[in-house]
Amino acid sequence: MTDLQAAMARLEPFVASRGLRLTAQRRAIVEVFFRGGKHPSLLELLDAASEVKPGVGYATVYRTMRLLVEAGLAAEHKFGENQTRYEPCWEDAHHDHLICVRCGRIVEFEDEAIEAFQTDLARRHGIKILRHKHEIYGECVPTCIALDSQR
Amino acid sequence: MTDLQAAMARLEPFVASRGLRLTAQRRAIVEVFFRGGKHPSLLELLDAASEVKPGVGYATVYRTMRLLVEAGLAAEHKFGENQTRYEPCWEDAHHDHLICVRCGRIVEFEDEAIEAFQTDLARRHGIKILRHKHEIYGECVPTCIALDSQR
DNA sequence: CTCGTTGCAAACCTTTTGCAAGGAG
DNA sequence: CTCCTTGCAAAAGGTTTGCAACGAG
Repeated sequence: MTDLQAAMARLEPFVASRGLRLTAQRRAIVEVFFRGGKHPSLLELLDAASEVKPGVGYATVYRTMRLLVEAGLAAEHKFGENQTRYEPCWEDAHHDHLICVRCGRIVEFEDEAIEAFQTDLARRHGIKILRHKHEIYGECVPTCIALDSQR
Repeated sequence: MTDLQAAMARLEPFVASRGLRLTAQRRAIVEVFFRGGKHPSLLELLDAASEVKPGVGYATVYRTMRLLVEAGLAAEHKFGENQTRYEPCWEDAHHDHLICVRCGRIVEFEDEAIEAFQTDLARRHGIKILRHKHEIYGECVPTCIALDSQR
C-alpha cells in the first residue's frame, strides 16, 4: 500500500464523519502532497496540484492543508523562512530536523535519549508536554550537496 | 554591573565602529529590553519604551532590535504565535525553551548531552551547525501557575 | 435539491521600507 | 555642517476570509 493510499484510507472516514466532501481538488492536493513527500510550501503544493488539476486555487490548497492538519495527516513547520511548510504525518511517528540554510536540504532524525530528557525535564517543572520542535540549522560542508532537492 | 550596563558596554564600541549613533530612542529601547528581561514582542517593547521616551515609533523599535541582533545582544524567537519575540543574548551562552501554551510561562534549559548528540549528528551528515532551536510546548498541570508573568 | 466547496478578490497582520524632517557628533 | 536616525505612512508578503457560483452526494 502506498503512502497515498494509506492517507486516503484515513482521510475518507474523517471527511465522512464530518459531513465533508472529497472533491477533485482535494484529491489532487492530497495526491501531490503524499506523492511528493518532502516539506512543500503552499505555493509549491499549488504548483504541483495545478498540473494534476489545472485551475485549482491557492485558497483551496490552504484550506485543504488545514483539513489535513486537523485530520492528523499533515504537520506544519516554520523553518525560519517567512512561510509555512507541510510534512506528511503518520500518527505517533515524530522526528526532528537538521536543515542546511544554504541549500535547504533537510535531514530527519529522532533520538530516544533526547525524548527521555524532555519528558523528565517537563515533569520536574510541572508541565505536560503537548509537542516539541527541535531544529538544527547549519551549512553543508564543504559545499551544498543537493541544491533544493530534499525539501 | 547590571545587565543593562554590560549590554551598553558592548553596544557602544559596536555602534562606534560602524559610525552609528546612540540616540535617546535607542537608549530607551535598550534599557527596557535589558531591564525587563523575559521575551518581549515588538509591541511590548514599544509600550515599555514609550514610558521612558514618549513618542518613540514602532519602526524605531523594530530597527533598534535588528541592530541589537546584529550586535549579538539579542536573539529572535518565533514561539508559534504570529509575532517575533526577543531575548537578551550573552555571547556563547545558549539555552532552549519549555513553553506553556496556555499561560505563556517560559522555562529555560540547557543540556550538554543533547548538544553533544547534535554535534555528532551534524558531523555524520556533513553539516556544520550554525544554530539550533529546541522548544518544548506543553501545559502547566494541574493549572497554569503564573499567568503571563514570565515571558 | 441541499449544502459543502471553489476561485477570486479583498481583508488581515506583522514585518519592512521610503522619505522628509530632526538631531547627534 | 554632515549624514545617521526618526516617525509616519505606505508597501510587502504571507495567511485568512467573504461571497456568489459550482457541484458532490
